[in-house]
Amino acid sequence: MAKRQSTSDTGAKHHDMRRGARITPTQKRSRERMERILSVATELIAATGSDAMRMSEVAERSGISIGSLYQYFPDKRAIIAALAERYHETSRACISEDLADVQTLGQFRDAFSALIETYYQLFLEQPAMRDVWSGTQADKTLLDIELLNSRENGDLVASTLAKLMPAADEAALATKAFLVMSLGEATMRLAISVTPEEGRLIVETYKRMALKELTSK
Amino acid sequence: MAKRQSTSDTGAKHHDMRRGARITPTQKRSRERMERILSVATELIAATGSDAMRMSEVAERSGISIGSLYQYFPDKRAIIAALAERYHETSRACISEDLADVQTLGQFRDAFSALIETYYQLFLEQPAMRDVWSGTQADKTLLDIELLNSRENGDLVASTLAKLMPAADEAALATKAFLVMSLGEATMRLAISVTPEEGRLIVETYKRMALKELTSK
DNA sequence: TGCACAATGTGAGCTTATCTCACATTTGCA
DNA sequence: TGCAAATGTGAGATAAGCTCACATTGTGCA
Repeated sequence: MAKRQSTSDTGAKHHDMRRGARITPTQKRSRERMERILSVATELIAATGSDAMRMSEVAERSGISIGSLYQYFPDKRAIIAALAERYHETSRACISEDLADVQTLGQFRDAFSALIETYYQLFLEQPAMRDVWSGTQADKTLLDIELLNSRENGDLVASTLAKLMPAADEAALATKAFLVMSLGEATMRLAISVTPEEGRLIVETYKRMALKELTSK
Repeated sequence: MAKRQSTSDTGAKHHDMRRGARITPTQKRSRERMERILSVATELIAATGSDAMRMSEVAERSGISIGSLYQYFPDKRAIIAALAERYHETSRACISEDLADVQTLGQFRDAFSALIETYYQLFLEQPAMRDVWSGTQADKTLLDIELLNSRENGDLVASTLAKLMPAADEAALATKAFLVMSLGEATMRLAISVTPEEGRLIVETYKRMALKELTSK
């Protein structure tokens, strides 16, 4: 994960080479290969962690050469980043969907609860989420992206709540929601690291705590 | 960080060689060298992250050879682990001290608030804490230690609270405290990653939220 | 003091990972 | 069909963690 740091700052531009020629069938095959790479990477990361994922094994299991792999992703971090991005899109979609039709505070409580539940299931079903995340923690750039994601998630919640609580201070609400959503992720990681029974309790405790804070004053 | 995983499972036994001969002066020098190594490692990790910390540079800056370095620590993870352990001891001491003379719920609130404040200052002053922590996240063993630490911290809080709230369910209290202390660390990491102003707000929000949950029912 | 032996220190070099690049192959189009 | 352009290939360059055979230093005893 550490090698070639000195030269990889120029790597971003290569990333644009990942799509094929301007012709459709090529583009399609290119997309399929990328999917395959990400899917293989997910498997390997889930099995052994992102550190132990070997680029050579990703290439081999994807049925391509190392050289090809590096045309799809400029470096190892880019694969981690792509997976993190994908997980973030999933989580954002969950949040948007669950909050879509909220009209009252009571509905918000139910929606938030459902949202956390969905998220918890997602973590339980996709153990790689945790390992991808831990892969992002060692890298300043990826860390910033994670931070931005939490902020986006917080904003979704805050903007929904702002309509329901016109009297509330919007800035304070934004901070609250940012913190609550950040801690939501931390809670999920904690919950899947302990026994299912304790995990359940932790998630319930978090829900209560978060809702109390979000809907107070 | 990833290399030699296949052979490093036998590394633990070497760790016992870190103390010098059975003679005092030798032991002392050995201890001093170890301190120097950890101090140098802290510097390097604070500057560039644990991934970018090079064992060769740790050795060089500590004024010893690579071979010697590997007699004090069996592998790179062991240095991270030692630093993590040290930070944990510090945090546990803070918690114990601040909770020592608590007799009423009101005092608990003040003590908890002070404790979080101390902890926040610690994070602000020691940026390496964050990077050491991120270094632990990629390794299952170190992760388990982190989990245990949070549990210990939670137990300290829970046992203090149990005396003040005899009616409370102790098991539920333990879970609450475990979660709250885990999220406390997550909050600190978040707080030091944003502007000081927002960090301040986040810490205050966390304190309110945590106290509300801990002292409820 | 001088000697045997244990403890500790050393760094060249082994292993294995990421990533590159010169070349081969395939594809898209006239 | 032929020829660019795009894509694929894998041997090898580079570099990091770690080892091990040997050198140096320190300790206890005659």
